Amino acid sequence: MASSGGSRNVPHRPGRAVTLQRVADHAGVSIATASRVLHGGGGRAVGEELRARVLAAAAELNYTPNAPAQALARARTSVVGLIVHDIGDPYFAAIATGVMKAAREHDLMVMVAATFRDPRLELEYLRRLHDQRARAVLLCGSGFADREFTGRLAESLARFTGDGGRVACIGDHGVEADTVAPDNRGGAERAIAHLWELGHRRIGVVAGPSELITVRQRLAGVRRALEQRGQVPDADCTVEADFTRAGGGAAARELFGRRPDLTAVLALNDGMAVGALAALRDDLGRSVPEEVSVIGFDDLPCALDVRPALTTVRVPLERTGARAMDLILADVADGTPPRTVDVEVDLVVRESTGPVRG
Amino acid sequence: MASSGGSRNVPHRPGRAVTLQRVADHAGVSIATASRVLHGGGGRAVGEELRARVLAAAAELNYTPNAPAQALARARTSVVGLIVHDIGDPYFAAIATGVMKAAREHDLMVMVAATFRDPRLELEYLRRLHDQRARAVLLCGSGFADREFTGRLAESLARFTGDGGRVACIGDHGVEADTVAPDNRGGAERAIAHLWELGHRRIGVVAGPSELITVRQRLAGVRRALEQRGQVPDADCTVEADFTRAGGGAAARELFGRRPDLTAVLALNDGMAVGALAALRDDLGRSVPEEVSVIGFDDLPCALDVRPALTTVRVPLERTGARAMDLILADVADGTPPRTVDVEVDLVVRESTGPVRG
DNA sequence: GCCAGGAGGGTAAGCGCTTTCCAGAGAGGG
DNA sequence: CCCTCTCTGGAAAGCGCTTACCCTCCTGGC
Repeated sequence: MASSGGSRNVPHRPGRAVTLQRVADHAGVSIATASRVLHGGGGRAVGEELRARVLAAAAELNYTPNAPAQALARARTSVVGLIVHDIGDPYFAAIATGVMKAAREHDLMVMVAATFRDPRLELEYLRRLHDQRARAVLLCGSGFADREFTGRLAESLARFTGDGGRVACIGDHGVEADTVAPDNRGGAERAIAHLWELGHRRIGVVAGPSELITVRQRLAGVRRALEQRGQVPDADCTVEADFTRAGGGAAARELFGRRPDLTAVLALNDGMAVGALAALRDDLGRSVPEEVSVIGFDDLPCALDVRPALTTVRVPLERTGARAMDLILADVADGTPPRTVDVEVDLVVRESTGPVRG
Repeated sequence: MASSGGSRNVPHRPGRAVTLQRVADHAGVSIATASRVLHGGGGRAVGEELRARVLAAAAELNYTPNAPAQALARARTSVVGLIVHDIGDPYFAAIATGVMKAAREHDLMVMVAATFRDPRLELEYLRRLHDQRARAVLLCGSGFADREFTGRLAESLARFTGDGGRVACIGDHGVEADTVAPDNRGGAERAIAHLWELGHRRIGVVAGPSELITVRQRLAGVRRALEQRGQVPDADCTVEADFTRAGGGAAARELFGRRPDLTAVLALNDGMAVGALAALRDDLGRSVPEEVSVIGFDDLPCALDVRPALTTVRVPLERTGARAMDLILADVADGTPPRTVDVEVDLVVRESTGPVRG
């Protein structure tokens, strides 16, 4: 099928590589001229005649520019790094989609690194992205509320920006950098308000690990909403587990073991909500929303398809990713303080919440 | 928070960059020696004394190797490209996860490109990955059954491999290259067999665009299974639509408009199956599995959480991605024919299929 | 005591490209 | 008619690193 020659593992014939030099020779011009026409060199015009010859030569020889060489010469690349916890998680996948669309519009390539929630890996990938001289890196997913880690992160980031790299965070990372931040607190408040209006007073919270800044913020929203309504937060009503479907199931079981009288549960992300839903149905035998209301956070695509369809706080993930790219691309006067873009969230009421039974 | 200096957009102070040369000077050794200790240079030993000095100097100066420069000098990079249709699609996200895990084990970085199902973009990203001198590229997602496109793809691939790049396909791309291929035909056959055993004889198929090779293969499995059972395939019973949730819904409505007597439907991927499920419930008013059985393909995570839980053909996506990386990493004698790794699929019976009503 | 051989270190030639600087040629201006 | 610009093109100096290749010691064997 492969029409042009070459078995599939030719070890790079040295003499044959098509370089700019060869294109220039073929076109009978200097390498400088070839560079200028093929890579829009430094605002310098090239005559029609030569331009055409270079283009023809490049096409004929199938010239492929050597990006690493360009990167070296120009001291800048066209790749941006995206560090996520887990690209298989729909939350990050959605953000990544937004990032990639934006990247495409600006002719950038995206290097994706998945840390699987290991802070050490986060640091390591940041370093490697620095090695690659990525033009920018997007720190995605939640930061960790760990003083030492955050300090080291800040240091690495400073070194990176000191070398000309740009940085943007998606969600608060406890670091001085441009940030696009979904309104986690407000969203949690809205969720609680919704449950409260439905008459719920005994509300449990299925939370992720509290070292995640995102979790802390959402928890803070819960607390504030409850306090505003005159309720003192009860530690019993919150249980932490992995920020995943499995974690949600485990947390829900634990929660109802402690407090069987709960009438509603807020899960701090949709993955956990789905896990809670399954646990409620399969292990706890409570019907949703008749006996227990469940509300999630993020509005992942599957929130629509679980039964009952999940009431949740929508975070416009794809847009969030795109915004982060905007931050990175906008050039900024030296010394400007970090910018913050707030991302509004919305309550989406579906079937998993209902009036308290009574 | 950032302890070391530098506002966040310093435009790269030329004189200050920490290069290997500076490390060497600082350590009082030659640049060659520095290179050898820091980058394991060509099997050459370096004395304890100097080695320690270099290491110390590098640490002290916070040396960051310049990957593009290394790439240029070594004529090889440590990045692999992954071309997918849509990273937001759980199917590709799962494969990507497998790829990233494998990449991590081999210290490779992954550049992800999303084509959003545009063949032209596929070609363009392949070219850009070639520019980047990616060590390898993984072609993921289905190929297109389009002669011209496939020809151009083959050409680009040949050029890439001719330049020393490696290629692996996930799923058949109609191209001579190492491939890891899920057993699409067999999976579809198994799905039909399952429905048949449950007594279904009027089976509809909700298919994706037939220019996708994956779709063709699954369709071929359906046809064969039906023929083996003495049924002549009825064109009315198959409808094509987008390979997505929305497509699944549309196709299901169309299908039951044509043939209200169907007792089962096979959707050619889980996204479509979920859409079909929703359409059946919300628009068509048929209960699953009592009135209609539904079966999907791929076993995406959400198959577990839709109600009724989706019976489906499991494709071990993450493993598939990892296998593809294996292919790329294994070195191969020159001129060996392309290798093919078959990936077994499994039928997972859940709640969305049941005996035909009688 | 001489020489082969190995080990450890340095020198320098690139890798493929960008970009500064210079040269020559026309074009206007005085 | 000379001089200054402006416009195109080329020569060449890097960008930061790797890696032959060379040189110097140091060991040993005979």
